[in-house]
Amino acid sequence: MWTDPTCPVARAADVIGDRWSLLIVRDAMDGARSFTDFQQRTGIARNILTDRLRRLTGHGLLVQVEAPSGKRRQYALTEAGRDLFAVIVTLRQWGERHAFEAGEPHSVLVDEHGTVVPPLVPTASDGSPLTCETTSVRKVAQP
Amino acid sequence: MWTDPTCPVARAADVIGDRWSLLIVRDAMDGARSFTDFQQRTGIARNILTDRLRRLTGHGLLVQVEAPSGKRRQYALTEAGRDLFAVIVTLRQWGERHAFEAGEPHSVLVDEHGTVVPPLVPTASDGSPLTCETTSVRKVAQP
DNA sequence: CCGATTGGTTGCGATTTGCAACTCTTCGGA
DNA sequence: TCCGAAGAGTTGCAAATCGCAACCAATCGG
Repeated sequence: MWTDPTCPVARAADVIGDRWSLLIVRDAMDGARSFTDFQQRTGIARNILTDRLRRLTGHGLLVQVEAPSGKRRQYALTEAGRDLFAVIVTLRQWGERHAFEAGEPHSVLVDEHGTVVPPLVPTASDGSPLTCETTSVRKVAQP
Repeated sequence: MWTDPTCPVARAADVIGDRWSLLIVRDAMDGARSFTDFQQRTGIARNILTDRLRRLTGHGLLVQVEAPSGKRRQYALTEAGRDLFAVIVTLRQWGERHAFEAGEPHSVLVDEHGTVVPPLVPTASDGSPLTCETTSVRKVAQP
């Protein structure tokens, strides 16, 4: 399927590398639970939303749960889905820096005290910052 | 264009939220420079690659540079493109954790000493780990 | 000067997406 | 209990996108 089937980036892109999946996960993290929640927040076409919710469920990022009482079943993030938090955060921070004109308003991510979340930067074990120049991909042995 | 035009995640997804753009950036970080470099590493169709390279260039993630001597012009990451490093890293780490079967081999990211890059986790200003439950999106005022 | 390589472009068929209309179930109230 | 309104999809197209293969114009190497 992939040119390099051992690359985790390619695998991840296969799961969430389309126009909508990442935004669905974003909205789930932001509290969306029902079909119409997702539809209204993203503006996605309904048949595509059906497909994406099934796909994300199939990949183990979402589960359908019976609501506690009287309510309809809803979608919830799994552990794997919640683990995408770091991806959403870095993507958001990149967007804040590079996808808006100067002075153009945008939303920001804050912690429970209302403090803005600081930029997430890759570091080595000793805490020194890493860039794409100071890192490399170590390939596994191919039998 | 977007349901919420102030969301940086949506803006970022507009730029790199398709099947190929992120993989092109990944390969650029891994040393790809020429059209055929990208084509061979990703396996993308050539007309789509043309389109994606132009789009990424238009969004300011890539530039075409004159090669130092005698060689043809090549593509290079801009500052904004290199700044996607954190996104690629978190996506890679998520893929390592959730997109492979147990025992299935995959490549890993190492620093210049060959040490594996530790997981990148969102933290508050005081260094405490953050999750999607302990953060929220602060919207800007809409006129 | 010739053939191979690079960096595309063009045409066309196959997928995928979006929109609108329709269905089926469930919920809330009179 | 019955009615109307949502909620959660499904179905049927029309339009946009993608992938493949063929073609083309510059280099480049010998």
